[in-house]
Amino acid sequence: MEVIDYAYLESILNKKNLKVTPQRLHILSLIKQFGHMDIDELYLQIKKNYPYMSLATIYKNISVMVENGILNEIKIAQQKTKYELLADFHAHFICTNCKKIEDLDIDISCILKGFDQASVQSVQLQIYGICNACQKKKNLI
Amino acid sequence: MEVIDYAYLESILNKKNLKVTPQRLHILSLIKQFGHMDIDELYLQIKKNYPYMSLATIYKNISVMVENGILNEIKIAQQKTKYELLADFHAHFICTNCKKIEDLDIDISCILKGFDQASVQSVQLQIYGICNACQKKKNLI
DNA sequence: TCAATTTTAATAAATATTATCAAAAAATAA
DNA sequence: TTATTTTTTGATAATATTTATTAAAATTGA
Ligand SMILES: [Mn+2]
Ligand SMILES: [Mn+2]
Ligand SMILES: [Zn+2]
Ligand SMILES: [Zn+2]
Repeated sequence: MEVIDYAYLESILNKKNLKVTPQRLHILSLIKQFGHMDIDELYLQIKKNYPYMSLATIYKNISVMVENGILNEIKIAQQKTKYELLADFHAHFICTNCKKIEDLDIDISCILKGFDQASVQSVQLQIYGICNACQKKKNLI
Repeated sequence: MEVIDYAYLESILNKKNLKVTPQRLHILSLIKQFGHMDIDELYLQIKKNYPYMSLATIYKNISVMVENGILNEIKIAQQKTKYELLADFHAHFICTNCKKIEDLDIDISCILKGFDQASVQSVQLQIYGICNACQKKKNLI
C-alpha cells in the first residue's frame, strides 16, 4: 500500500488555482496509485471508501483537470478513455488480451525529424499487442 | 468529383463474406472519398442522396466492417472516433485548430527496435499540432 | 469569523450507442 | 426465372454515457 503524498497533490491543484477538495484529492490519489484509469474504474474505486461521491463530480473534475493540464487523456481502441497524471512524454503498450496498459520510454526524436518544432504540440503513440504475461500463459496451453 | 469504382468496393465486401448492399457501398464510397470520417459526418453526407438510411444501419455496418478489418478505427482527443479504409501503416497529423486530419508516411522502424515482432499487432501514432494552412492564417493576423 | 466564490450532490436533460424484430433484400440453388 | 435460405435494413425501443441545472455545502482569503 503506497503512502499518498497529499501535500504534493494539493500543490498540483494550487498551481492551477483549483480549489483543494477531498473529492479532487481522492481522484488524483487513485490515478497516481493505479496509473491509468477510466471513469468507471474511478467510480468503482471511489465508491469503496467514498460512497457518496457523485458520478457527475467525477466527470466534472476529470474534464477540469484535463483542461488545466493536470491530467492526460489517452484514447484507446475498444476501451473507454483512460486518464493519467501528466508526465513527460512516453508511449503506451496496450495488451489486446488482458487490456493492461504499460508505460514505454521510447525516444521518438527519430520520427519528429522533418517536423517544424513550433507546429508540433503533442504526440500520442500506442503499440497494441500481447504482453509478456499473456504470452507466457499462451505458451502453457 | 472522383469516379467511384464500385466493383472494387464490392470485392472488399465479398472477400469478407459480407453481403453487398447499396448502404454498405455508399458508406465505403464516402469514406474512400473523404478519407477520415466519423459517424455524424457520414450520416450528414448520406442524408444528402440517401435520406432514408437509418442511423442504426450506419452504426451496425461500421462496427461490422471494423470487426472484419475493412475499416480502421482512429481515436482522437477531443473528437469523435474517425474511420478510414484499412491501408498500410501511416501516422496521422491532427490540426488542433481546424481539426483536419492528414496522413503521414513515417517510418517507425526506429521505434519498434527492441520489440518482439510477434508481440506487436498494430501501432497508432498521432501528432497533434497546427497545420500549414492554419499556420499561414495566424501569420496574417 | 465573515463573505465571496467555487464546488458538490442529486437528478434532470441531452447525447450517443446498442438491441429488437418484422419486412425487405441478397445470394444461391433448383 | 422462381423458390428458398440467409442476411440486412429501418424504425424505434432500450441502454448507456455525458452534460446541465441548481440549491446547499465547502473552500479560501481577508
Ligand atoms: Mn502512461
Ligand atoms: Mn489515415
Ligand atoms: Zn496481457
Ligand atoms: Zn489547421
